[in-house]
Amino acid sequence: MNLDFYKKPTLEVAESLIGKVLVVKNKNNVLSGKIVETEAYIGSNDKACHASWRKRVSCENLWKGGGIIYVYLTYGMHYMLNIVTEKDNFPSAVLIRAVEPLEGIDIMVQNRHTENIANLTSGPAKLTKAFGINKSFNGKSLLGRGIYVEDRNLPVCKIESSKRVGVDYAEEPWRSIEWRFYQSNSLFVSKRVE
DNA sequence: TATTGGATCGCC
DNA sequence: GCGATCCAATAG
Repeated sequence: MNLDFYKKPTLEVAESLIGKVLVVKNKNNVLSGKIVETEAYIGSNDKACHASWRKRVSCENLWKGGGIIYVYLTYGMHYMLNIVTEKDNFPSAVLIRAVEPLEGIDIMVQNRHTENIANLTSGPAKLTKAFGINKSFNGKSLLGRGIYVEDRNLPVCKIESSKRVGVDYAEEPWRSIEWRFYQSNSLFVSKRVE
């Protein structure tokens, strides 16, 4: 995907990322997966978006404009992968919540310490562990060779939406706004639907 | 310096 | 259902 793709409105990016392929390359391996679940976090008014929290050094990348990665640690042990969107100085991002493994499945099995394929990448923390994504990816460009998204024209049956997961602490309307998108027939969409 | 709150997962 | 586990923003 080129820079224009990421500079678009966040909801548009979140929905059009469904069916695209996330690719991570390191020294010897290529890991890839079809994106089947995303969530949009938009602006400093969105009470679930980190940009609305009091200033934190760790989320400064949200302001740097579309086309880069924002990675953070939550619950003391889980990395979350976000794709920053829109223009510079407008804090917004799309959280990648689930993918379907395509290439490098043997590596993912090692990283996740499980043989259960359906459990490899079916959640935001699971996929970062499977792909080996950690804090060193924070701020990286999606236009380079290490990590990027490409369109392989994979079929997407139907895209559904729902409220976002794990943001019950936020005020209305941010708590229940339907900014989560997922491919309805995918086995890899994380559970916890209403 | 101490407290606390998370965009979760996996095992009980 | 609940414990694991840690960073950094707050309060004191």
